[in-house]
Amino acid sequence: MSVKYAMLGLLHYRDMHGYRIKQHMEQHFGNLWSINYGQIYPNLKKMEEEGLVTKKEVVRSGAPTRKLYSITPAGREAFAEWLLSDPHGTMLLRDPFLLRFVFFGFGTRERALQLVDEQIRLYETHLAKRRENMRRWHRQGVYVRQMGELGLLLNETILEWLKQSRREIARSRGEEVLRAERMNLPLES
Amino acid sequence: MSVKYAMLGLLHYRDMHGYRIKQHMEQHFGNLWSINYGQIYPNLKKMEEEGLVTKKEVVRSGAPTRKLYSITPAGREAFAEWLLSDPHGTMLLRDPFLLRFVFFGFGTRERALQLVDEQIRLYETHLAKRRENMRRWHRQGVYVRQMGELGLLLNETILEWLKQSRREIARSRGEEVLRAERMNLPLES
DNA sequence: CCTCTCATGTAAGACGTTACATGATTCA
DNA sequence: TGAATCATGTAACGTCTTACATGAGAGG
Repeated sequence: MSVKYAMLGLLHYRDMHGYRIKQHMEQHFGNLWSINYGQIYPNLKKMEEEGLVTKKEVVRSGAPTRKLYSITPAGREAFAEWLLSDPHGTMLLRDPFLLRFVFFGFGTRERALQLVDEQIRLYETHLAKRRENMRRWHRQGVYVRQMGELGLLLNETILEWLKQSRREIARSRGEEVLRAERMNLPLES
Repeated sequence: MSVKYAMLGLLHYRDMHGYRIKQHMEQHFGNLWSINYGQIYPNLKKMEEEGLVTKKEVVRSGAPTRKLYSITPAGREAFAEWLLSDPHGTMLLRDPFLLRFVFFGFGTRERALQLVDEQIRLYETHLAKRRENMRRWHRQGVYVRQMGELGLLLNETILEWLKQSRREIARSRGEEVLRAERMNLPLES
């Protein structure tokens, strides 16, 4: 359960409430991580029960009440142990566009171009945001900055790849259509 | 449930059994996807019940019996619908090393270097394999080849980033240790 | 002899997403 | 007036991983 340790890590910097934790994970770690409340709130509750964090309610007038969590010595210990442990398992990538992409030969070229164009626009937007964020990351220490750098590099790589793919697809004269007769062909063992 | 559609996609090329499906996904799609039997076998069973595939047992002497699955017209239809549908949601990346990396400031520099070196070795191995596979992918049509190209590009990008990070970490004179006093510091809102 | 590859599967549990419910404030 | 942001949470559902069970052949 890595979400738990990521939260304990963030609480080393400062006390936080659930909503803020989400923001930090999504904005500070190269814009590479996502998380949702369905994980955050139940996990905070559980960690409180386990004595890894403590809760303090902060009532504010004219604003929603916050539940500020602080890390305990037991929490620091659990985090330290995790941090030193061997990260096993490799990088996992999942992307609904990419999974379709590999099968685009079974659809039309027009649709393929359409979807690739959408992705290009998407990654251009992301890139602009990441470049803006880079300034912020620069002030956050070596590791946070490096993570930001990675997010940027990956974004640039994917964008270039998308553009290259687009050119190739446009060039190819594929009459590929979703018809049974054209299938059951290559793919080596 | 994207696994289901990925399997239907593969069955367009040829009839396959569960074990082979796993191999194909992991080897043909840029070495970017992973899947395990806990997903494959139950899904094949379910898809058979839904009439998307049919099963044929192939008994072989001196070798385990295979259960060959073929896609049905209903399966092709379901796949076609999915392929044309909008891929919603963005790329998701998860990596146990990367998640620790961002918190390396709370550990020792030595351990950080050690783990980075391990990753460098890992990605160098992957890179060699991907370069070998590239020849095979070249014969598999535009999209499979492009996916292989992406896997390669991402691998190269990460490897370069790891090496750059290593240099920076080695250069930095961090006396960061897991002690409470050194924490609760930066990280902007 | 031992490990790897081939081959199929199940069960339990961990993990993650989606949809819902609630309600105030700020900004256009 | 309507949308966005702030803020907390739950329940149901899906998905994925891990561990287990079984067994044969190939190659070192």
